[in-house]
Amino acid sequence: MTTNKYDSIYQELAKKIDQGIVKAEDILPSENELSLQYETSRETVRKALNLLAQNGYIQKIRGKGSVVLNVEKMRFPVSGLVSFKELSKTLGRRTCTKVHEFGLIHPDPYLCKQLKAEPDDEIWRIIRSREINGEHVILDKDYIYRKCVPMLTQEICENSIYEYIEDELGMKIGFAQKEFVVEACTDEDEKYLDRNGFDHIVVVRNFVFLEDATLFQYTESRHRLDKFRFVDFARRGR
Amino acid sequence: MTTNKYDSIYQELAKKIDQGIVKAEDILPSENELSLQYETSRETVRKALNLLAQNGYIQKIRGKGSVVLNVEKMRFPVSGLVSFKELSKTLGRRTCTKVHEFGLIHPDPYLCKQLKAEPDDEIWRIIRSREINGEHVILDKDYIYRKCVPMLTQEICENSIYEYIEDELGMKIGFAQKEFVVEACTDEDEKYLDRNGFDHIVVVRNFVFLEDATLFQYTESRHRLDKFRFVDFARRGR
DNA sequence: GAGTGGTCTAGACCACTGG
DNA sequence: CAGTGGTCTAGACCACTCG
Repeated sequence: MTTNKYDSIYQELAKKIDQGIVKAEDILPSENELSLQYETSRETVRKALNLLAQNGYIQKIRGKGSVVLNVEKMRFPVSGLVSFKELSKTLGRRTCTKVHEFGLIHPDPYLCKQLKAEPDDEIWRIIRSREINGEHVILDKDYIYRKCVPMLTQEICENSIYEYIEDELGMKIGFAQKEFVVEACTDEDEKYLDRNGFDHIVVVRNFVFLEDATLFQYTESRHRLDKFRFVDFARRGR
Repeated sequence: MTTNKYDSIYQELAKKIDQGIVKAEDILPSENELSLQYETSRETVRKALNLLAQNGYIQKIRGKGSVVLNVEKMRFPVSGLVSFKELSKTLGRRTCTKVHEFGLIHPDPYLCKQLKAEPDDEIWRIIRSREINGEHVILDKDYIYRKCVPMLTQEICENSIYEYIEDELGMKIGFAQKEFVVEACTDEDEKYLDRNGFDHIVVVRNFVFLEDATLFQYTESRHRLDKFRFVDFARRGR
């Protein structure tokens, strides 16, 4: 699959846990045993196990072993860098994306600050609403550096921008910083969303960086109160 | 400080970045150089650098080096397993905790489900409100297994339960799972909080596990909409 | 080409849990 | 006590960036 030995071990074990071949409370084979099974060194096995631990699959307990966690909910893939398309797959609901505005702009002062951009930079601006079970409950406002993504079409935006960037352009997302707050609804929310009487909205501000640490996108994702849910898995000192 | 070599290297470098001795965009000494400086192996240095990367201090770029991230905001220590006491330290505002209810109970059906407890288990129940700048804006409802924490006093709850558990009892928190949603205010919110007209509230449900993977606490933290903020730093594939 | 980080190895010693 | 995971070492080869 992948070219990494530790990553393929991780994938394989994760799959076994996902499929219930190994169950919660079970104890994985010891690191020594696994290094024999996979014909690799113990350190390589440990990298795979650490990945499993970081992703909430197991808890390593000294002197005992690696316990599989009972995690139907635990590994809800909403945390971290998940795109709407991946998300809707997990939700398994009828979802649909509508592109309302699409084009190139020069950033206003607010956007200059958010994107650390210059006033004459070219920025893609995309306004989309997300429909879940027939209701428009999420408004996404995306701003992307043109110097990072030279071309973009309305069709790509209707599908998945991330898929295009990662699969087509071969760029790699490095990390992201999200901020969650609740704010009063704006006229824009009013215009594009089914407000359903709510006068506040959950705002997720997302700064996305590439592997070489350049900021390439700022997104404001506005969720209707009753449709917002976020799950986070955290380890001490991660 | 700590007994770990890689952890003390991590602490030292993190401190240098926090204090601005190394600035954003700077490149750290290479892994080979650091292993000479600290008289250790390269793998040990790499563990320290990976910790820095996971915590948003640096981005490692192959062929170039470890770039220090510009992260006044990036490392906002709200993500993950942070207690209110640690939080208020960072916020630097006038904060105060008031204990409204405190005692031992047997769990009702809802709590049995959340804590995976039996009806005759003994559970500590603590209801506290958090005051920030003179307003009660957070309501914390804590439920803790007595079999994990045999003794607890009102004084401890006024200070910090985590501090007591970790420092006094020497127990170690392993991991936690949080869920964020927005719900309608309850009578309890009404009773203990300064609602300020808001009829909805941000609810953070938190399941805390010890190092040996036992669930020992369930907390419901209810934040007034306008005072809620959450920051998350995420890396691809964590 | 020299230097960087990414992967991998085959050892070693330690601290901890269990019977 | 034997077995577990946690730390650490001193090498090796690779893919990548930059001048």
